[in-house]
Amino acid sequence: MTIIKTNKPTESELEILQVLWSKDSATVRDVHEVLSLSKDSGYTTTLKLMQIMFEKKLVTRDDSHKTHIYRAAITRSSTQSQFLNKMINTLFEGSPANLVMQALGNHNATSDELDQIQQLINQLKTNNK
Amino acid sequence: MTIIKTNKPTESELEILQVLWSKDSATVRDVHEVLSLSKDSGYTTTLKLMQIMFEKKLVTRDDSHKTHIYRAAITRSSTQSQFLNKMINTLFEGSPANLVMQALGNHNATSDELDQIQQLINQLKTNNK
DNA sequence: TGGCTGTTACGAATAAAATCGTATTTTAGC
DNA sequence: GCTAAAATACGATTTTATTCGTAACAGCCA
Repeated sequence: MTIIKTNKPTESELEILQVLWSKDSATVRDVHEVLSLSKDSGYTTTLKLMQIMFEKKLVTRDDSHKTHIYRAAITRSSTQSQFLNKMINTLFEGSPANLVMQALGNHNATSDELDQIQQLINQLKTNNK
Repeated sequence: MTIIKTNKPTESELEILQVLWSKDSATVRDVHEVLSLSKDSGYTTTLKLMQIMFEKKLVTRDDSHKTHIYRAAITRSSTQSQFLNKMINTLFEGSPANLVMQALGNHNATSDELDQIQQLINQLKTNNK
């Protein structure tokens, strides 16, 4: 049996992943430019983080050109799952339903979104039967 | 306008808060005993953390007795909100509905729970109108 | 009283994450 | 080939979180 070490991304690493997910692929400068809008750390900081992420295999890179091109190596959805799980356990007594209800109650979703969710629930219910 | 500095609890602080929420009030030893079941750090570590949390006003304490009695100073539900918000922004493109759907899709809720959620949705829909 | 037990206080060590400064490398343009 | 511009590499520092060792204190009771 192989042990899968799921490197949970740190806070800053998540910020970088977000950019990568939204752009599919990007250079360090691309990423840094986006991050600059909301925080003020230097270019080499972003670079260093992305190098670390490469070592951790959170991203891949194409270094056949002068300027390396990065891509996320983990999917948004698997990362979402990973964090949701963690959160459900540490904050919602292990109950996904608790989390859903709190999320629905506190943040206003549009009618359309509610419809969508309702549809999903119906689907899940039929599958359960 | 007053600036409210919402001290976001750290990972270890969350673990302690969980115990406090479940017991209403507890001594350091109480908390430590519970934590020992799942991790192996020393008593003084738990003590120190709880002292720091007291300074940060994450907990209150009654020190009129020799042994101090601690209580959570923030509610479970406000903490849940705080973390949900953060997560929705950093991982779900700002869409609570995205989070809900991912949570429902990946973790199996019971039929009863689904019913409950559905009820909540209906309620929200009526309120929206 | 004096000593044992269980507690808090608190500084310091360690670990983990984020930041930066500086050296080196690459390559396009002259 | 040389140089300037822009990139990477990487060690060192800073910051934040976690952990622990040791001192000091309070209360009990023989």
